[in-house]
Amino acid sequence: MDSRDRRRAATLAEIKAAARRLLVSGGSAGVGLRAVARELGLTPPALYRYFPSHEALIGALIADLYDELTTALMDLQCADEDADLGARLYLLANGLRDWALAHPAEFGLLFGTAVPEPDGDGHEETPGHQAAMRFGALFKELVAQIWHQKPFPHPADDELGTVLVEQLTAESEHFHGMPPGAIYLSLNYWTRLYGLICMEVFGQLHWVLPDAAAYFEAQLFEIGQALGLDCPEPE
Amino acid sequence: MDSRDRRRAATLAEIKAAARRLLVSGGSAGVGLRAVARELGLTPPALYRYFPSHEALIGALIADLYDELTTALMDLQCADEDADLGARLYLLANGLRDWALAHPAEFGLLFGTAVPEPDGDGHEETPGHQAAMRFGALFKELVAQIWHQKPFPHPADDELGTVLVEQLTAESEHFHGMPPGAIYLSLNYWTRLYGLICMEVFGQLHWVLPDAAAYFEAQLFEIGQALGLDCPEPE
DNA sequence: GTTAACAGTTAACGCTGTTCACTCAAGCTC
DNA sequence: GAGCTTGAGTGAACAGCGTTAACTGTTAAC
Repeated sequence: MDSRDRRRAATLAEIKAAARRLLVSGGSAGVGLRAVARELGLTPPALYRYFPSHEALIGALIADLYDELTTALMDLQCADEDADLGARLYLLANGLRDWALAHPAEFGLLFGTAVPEPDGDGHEETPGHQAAMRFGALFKELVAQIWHQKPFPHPADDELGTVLVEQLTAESEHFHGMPPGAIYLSLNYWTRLYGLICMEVFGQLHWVLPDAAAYFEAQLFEIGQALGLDCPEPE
Repeated sequence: MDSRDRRRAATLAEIKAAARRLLVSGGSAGVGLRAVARELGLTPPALYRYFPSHEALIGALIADLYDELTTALMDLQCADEDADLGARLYLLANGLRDWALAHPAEFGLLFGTAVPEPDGDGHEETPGHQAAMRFGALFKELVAQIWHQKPFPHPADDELGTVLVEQLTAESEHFHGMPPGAIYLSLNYWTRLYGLICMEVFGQLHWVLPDAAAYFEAQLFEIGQALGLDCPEPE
């Protein structure tokens, strides 16, 4: 009952490796159930011993990719153990962009398609969703650390409007008790970073900026300032 | 040769209407060639009299949707003929968000998928691409008008770095001769607006903000300020 | 009135995800 | 060790997909 399980785990890893290979070479459309089976010299129905459907296979691949990205970013920001928190956020943001540019197909699979609405009742608890949460926590944790080490100036409640303050306050526990204005700036950081990288990777930017590296750098400086950080000046 | 052409144009419109219907009801995956044919009571090969491939049909649908969005936004900002330019930009931004939220499937088809790289030599001249250009021109024109009416303070060249200034200057003609710093702020406006709407529509935001309307309003105020506008204060 | 062009159909090909019935080898129990 | 069970893998099949080829009517033009 042991060597049996090991063999199963091995082929399961092989399946996901083949799927990954097909994703890189042919985009998300290229990773079909039959194509994966062909890659392994198996017949298509054999894969149903490991995944209940094609969608489940893709879901497992997504979860794996999220985890890979998360650990890659953790390694990156923990490499300079004595780096200050601002530098770590800078590493995180740049690391995310580098990963996205180096693995556009994988990034597209993770962030390019629409996330299904949270079905209200039972929290959509797919492995991919959980992995995405772990990924998102990276940023929340780091921003909260930055805040608690040196609180940055943030908009007052009456500048944000009562509705927004109420919504942000509801998220306060997820941000380690930060005030609404500080959560607003953190959300701003994430929103702009995410938007920038998506636009660059998905090519929505290179009809005006063929190489968006300098623009990204300038924007990173700008959004870091809002969090009280002085990131490296652009060139 | 006249009633013939009219009949052809009519069925062509019917095809695109059916495709649109399927897009709304079943997402971009639902608008298949056979499904469109079924919707019209035709056999699948009949559609090849009107489009050389399924991809071409989707392309035509995309172009139509771009044009619909463009004219809708033009109508919106021209309804108040005497509104000042800042208010028109505000209408444009809010109109885009409203359209995206009201037509998520259409928005996903237009902006959700990756844009193919510009192939360098011959400018990718699909109808969809041209329509996207007309859409993008809406913003460029309006921002340029705002700039020429009342130039807003913008970062100096040495604040942006030589590389970025060079790239922005190359785009100067498309922005009616605006200086690099002003183009930078315009790009910033578009980038943030686009990122915000994409995140909201694609559900990447509603795990932290179930209703992003207030956040959007606050951000719109912020990015408008950078262009020297005083948009309506949040609530 | 003949001819040519065109809309549309039927049949088929190769592809996809998926299911069912089956085989064969490995592991456990008596 | 014999018998049984479990599970990995196969082959055949189904429905649906985009696409092509050959064919049938209808309709406009000379």
